[in-house]
Formats: sequence, C-alpha cells, structure tokens
Amino acid sequence: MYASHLLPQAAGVAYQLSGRPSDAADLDCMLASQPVEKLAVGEAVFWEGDTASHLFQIVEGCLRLYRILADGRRAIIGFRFGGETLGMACQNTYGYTAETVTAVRLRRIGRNRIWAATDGADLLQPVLMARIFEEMAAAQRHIIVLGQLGAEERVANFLISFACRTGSDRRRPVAVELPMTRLDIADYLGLTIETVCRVISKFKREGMIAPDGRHRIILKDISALLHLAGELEDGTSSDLAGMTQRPPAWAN
Amino acid sequence: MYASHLLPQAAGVAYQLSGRPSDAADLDCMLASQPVEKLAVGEAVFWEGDTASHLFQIVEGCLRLYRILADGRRAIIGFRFGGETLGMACQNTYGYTAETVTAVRLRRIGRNRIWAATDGADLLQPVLMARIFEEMAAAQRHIIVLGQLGAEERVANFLISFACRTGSDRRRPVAVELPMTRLDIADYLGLTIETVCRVISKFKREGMIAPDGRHRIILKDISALLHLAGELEDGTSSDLAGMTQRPPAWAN
DNA sequence: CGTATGCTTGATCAATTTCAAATATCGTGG
DNA sequence: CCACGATATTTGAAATTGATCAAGCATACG
Repeated sequence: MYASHLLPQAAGVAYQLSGRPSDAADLDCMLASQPVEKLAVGEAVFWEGDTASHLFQIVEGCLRLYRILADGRRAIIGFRFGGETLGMACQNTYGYTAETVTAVRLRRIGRNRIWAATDGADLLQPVLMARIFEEMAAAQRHIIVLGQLGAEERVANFLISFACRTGSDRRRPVAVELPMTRLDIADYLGLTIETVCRVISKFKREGMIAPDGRHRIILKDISALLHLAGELEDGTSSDLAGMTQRPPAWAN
Repeated sequence: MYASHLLPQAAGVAYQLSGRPSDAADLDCMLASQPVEKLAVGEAVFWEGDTASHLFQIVEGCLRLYRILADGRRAIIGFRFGGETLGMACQNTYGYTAETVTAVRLRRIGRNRIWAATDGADLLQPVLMARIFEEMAAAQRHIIVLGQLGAEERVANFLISFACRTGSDRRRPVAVELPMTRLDIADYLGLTIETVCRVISKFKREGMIAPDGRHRIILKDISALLHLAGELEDGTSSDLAGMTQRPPAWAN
C-alpha cells in the first residue's frame, strides 16, 4: 500500500522534443511514445500533496480520486477509467490521492514538458483546455448532485452518467460496469454504504435495474432512471436518451 | 430582471492588440483598458446556456452563480466578489447564470481576444492557468463540504472561507460581510434557510459569532470555527489561523 | 410610520445514518 | 471442482439530522 511514484521513471525514454515542440503538438501523440506502467489493485499513482510533476493517461483500468478528512472520513472526488486523463487540472501539488480500483495500465508525461510544448504549438492548447473545462463541468455537476439531490436521485444520476462514460457498446439493455465497491460509491455520492444498497435494492424491486454480480448492473428502464436523475447530464446522456423505451419527461 | 448582455458593448474601445500580443501579456492590463459597466441589484451578467463570449472582472460588488433544476430547485455554485473573475473556466457556453447580489461594477473582455493573445505571449498563460486551477480547487473543496460535512460544519466552513476571501483588513475580531441572503447561503450549502438560521443562532448562543445586522457577522472564536470546519481550507485560511485566540486543534 | 420582505424560532415529520445481524460473493487451497 | 474463510453486500430496527410546516419578529425602504 505504500507507493507514491511507483514504477521506475523508465530511465532513457526514446521520445525527444528535439527543439521543435510543435512536432509533438498532439497530447495523445506525446503520451503514446511513453512506456506503459502497470499498477496492481490498491496501489497509489500519487498522493494528495505530492508535487504535481506528471500528467497521466489511463490505458486500462479504474482509479478512485479521494481526500481523507481530519477525522478519517474519505471523500471520493471522482473516478477515472481507461482513455481518461489524470493530473490535468492542478497547480503545484495534487489535490487528491489517486488509487487503483482494478489493475491499471497507464502512461505518464512530465507536466513541464506539456506546458513547454504549448508555447509554440497552438494545436496542443485547445486539447488541454477542453479537458480542463470538461473536468470543471463534471465538478459542477457533482456539486449539484451532492447539494440538491436526494439519495435515489444521486444513485440514478450515478448509474446514468457511468453508463454514458464507460462505453457499454450502445447495446440494449445497457449494462454498466462498476468496478468500485459500494463503499466507494457511497463516499462518492455523500451517502452511507447502507443507503446505497437500499436504493439499489429498491430500484431492483421496482424493475428499473437488474444487478448481475457485484460489479455489473443492467439498466432495464433508462427512462425511469433519467426521470429520477433530474435534468442533469443533458449533454452527456443524449446518446442514452435515444435508447429509452418511452420518451423522457423533458421531451414534451 | 430581463437581461443577458446588459450594457452596450462600448463601441470603439481604444485598446488594440496592435499585432504584438505580448504587449498585452497581463490580464489585468487588458481588462484595465475596458470600460466599467454597472449593474443594479438582481440583474444578470449572463444566463446559463449563453454563448461564453466574454470573461469578466468584478471591480466591486457581489454575484451569485447558480443553476435552476428541472423542478425549480436552485443550486448556487458559488459567489464572486470584487477583484475576482468570472467566465474563465467554461467551454462554449456558460454553465450557470450570474446574477448580482449587490450593485456591481465590472469590466468585460472577449474570450477570443484572450486566447488569441496567449499564442505568442507566455506571460498571460500562467495567470489564466492559475485562476482556472484555483477555481478547480474551490470546486473540489465545495464537493467535500457538500458530500461529507454536516450542517454546522458547512456553515462554519462558509464563514471561515468567506472571512479569508473578503478582506476583513486583518483586524480582530474578524468581521465577515455577507451581502447575500440566508436563502442564498442555504442554496449554496445544500441546506434549507431554516437550518442555516438555526446554526447561526446556535453559534451565536455559544459565543462563537456575533451577528451585526443581517449582512455582517463578527467571528469571535475563530479557533472553534476552524475546528468545526475540519481541516479544509488549510492553505487559504493560514492567515486566519494566525489570528486565533488559542492554538487550533491541528497545531499539536 | 407602515408594509413588504427577509429572518428567526418552534413543533412535527421524513429521510438518512447508525448499529446490528444475516447473507452473498470471490478467491484460494485442498 | 468444491468447501472454506475473508470480505463485501444486503437487510432490519432504532436513533439522529435536517426538512417541512407554521407562526412570530425585525429590518429596510418607500
């Protein structure tokens, strides 16, 4: 469990800026030439308060981002999945600990190299900005979920938004993979584990979802979930909205 | 009450990029040459969903930033005071409505001009980044407050963090100016107005604060408030921490 | 100086947490 | 492949917190 910058910094990496930063204008490009690091379950990528030296791209797996409060409570700020980035929107130090939920493969790149590369190349900057703004928008959605919604609304939101993020192949019925534990979900939604369980059980009883093992839930009535979730997730869930059996409430 | 982009765009402004953007490397500089616009109480600077065309700097006054949910609930995302900026961390459209709490004087500048100017000048970019990252950090603190803290903890946090932000001239006892209504505070903290009142009354009863009119509260026992607020606000409140009568809990 | 609005307080109610067991699932070793 | 133990999840009942409903009170403004 003790680990900060886990894997060796991969001594001599082939990638070179070579004096012409615009060669490396694309973020994915720069990352692609970095070696893939592997982390086991429960290892930390970095700890809250560490100097924010790197930016990470998750190749595969799931991470939880959290802070521990003085009295031991754990607040999960968010989760990150394969294809997503980590460590983008922070200043000098990381504002949270990033820990693996599943085995994770990721690439890292020095933050200084990123910002250095933006000077000449205006190709990179919009990409970075877009991601930072999306993180901001996600944080604001989270604020609304935590500040205004009740337990059932929060869980419905959670299911819907994770269905949108983690692919699910556009199949029907939609299946959501939830690699994290119920306690993770509770700490993310500002509820207790018992409340999360009760809500899931209720949704199941009412035929809205069908849990399949611990880490997979089939969404059987997306329309009802969307209705419960409120009008959040407008943009993100539009593709899911098209999959509803009957038109959602806001379609009038 | 009807108003989106209120004041005339101040037709021909003297300020020119003049082909050498680095001339205008400093954000405050660029803003300083913009005309000051004035808004009355209750007017909107922009509405949620408006195209994010401008960035604003508040010269004086207070704004509330909020979203209205489908069922009419209002979630206040944050407040902005004189000296702070607005409309920085958003992509294509504003993610919230910005409405004046008091009379407000502000300056605006086209977002396209800002980003255009960053291409050549690396003086501007760090300033923008720092502000965006600070917004992000504030959002994450808000997430923790809403997700993990009880009513008293939330109000204590609110008082402490606003004492830090709105000057208070480093005088003792510290006075906090709260231009917003109790309902605003409630919608910001995810509580009801009654709960906010009760908590304030309790703090008063216990001698931790001394309300002075509706919009001013004197913090009499900052140490106790800090203790209640938990270990959040570490960085921001360090200057306040020095003003405590007795050493705070975490000073052991 | 009166009225509208915002604030405060009290009593009751509902939602969520807490405490306490059961039950299910997963990984492992036989 | 199955049994077992550890861990995660689910369920129930009681306690708590905060919301809701309902008045009173204070303040600011015309």
